[in-house]
Amino acid sequence: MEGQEPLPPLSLISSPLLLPPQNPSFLFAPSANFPSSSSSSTPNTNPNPNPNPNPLDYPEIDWIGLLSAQAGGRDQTMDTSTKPNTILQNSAALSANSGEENKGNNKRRAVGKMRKASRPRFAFQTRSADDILDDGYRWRKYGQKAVKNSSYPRSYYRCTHHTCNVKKQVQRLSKDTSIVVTTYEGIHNHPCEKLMETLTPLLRQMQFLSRF
DNA sequence: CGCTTTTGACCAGCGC
DNA sequence: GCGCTGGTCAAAAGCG
Repeated sequence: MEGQEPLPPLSLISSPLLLPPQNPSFLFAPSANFPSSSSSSTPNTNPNPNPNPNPLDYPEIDWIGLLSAQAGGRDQTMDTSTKPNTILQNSAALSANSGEENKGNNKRRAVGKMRKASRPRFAFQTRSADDILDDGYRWRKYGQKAVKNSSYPRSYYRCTHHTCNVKKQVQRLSKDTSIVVTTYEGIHNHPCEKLMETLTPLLRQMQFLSRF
């Protein structure tokens, strides 16, 4: 049936709320390019041919799922490559504007099993030559799938922390291969190792100085 | 040797 | 019920 329920529109949320809680490394995100694991050796010199990409141009991405405003619109999409802290489009608008190409694709997924997960999801568009973005956490790849309407596969990762069940999906857009969409699902229940490594000596120093 | 990646198989949800 | 699709599993291979 075509009757995809229009989801309540996302309200504009101030940028701090867009940052996943307990994920301080995301503080790095709203700049030109997300720090990449190997970007130091391969600097990203990509121009910006499409400064404001339209999600409708990328039917292979599960925008509906990402943007579903279930439980007060906790799922957000952020374009870290161009307009940090900017919500690209809400799902209601997507369902109204869906073209022939992605109609059949999204309608199934809109009510599919992916929706049953009520965990918060955050999607980031990143203009990067590298698929894997160094967000400070350790991830183990557990799957890769070819995605319809996309010439690039989607990779599935899980946080390696034994008590943490956070997942992320990484996919490169077929229409703009310089853009990588990273979708985080869930919230880390442990501190970011890399961040703690960086902050611990700093905190010690601050504690020491605060005694005077 | 332990951890990660790869990749085919399997499963569940959906439309027809 | 069947086929399509996305998500996950798990064995094997790869790597440091």
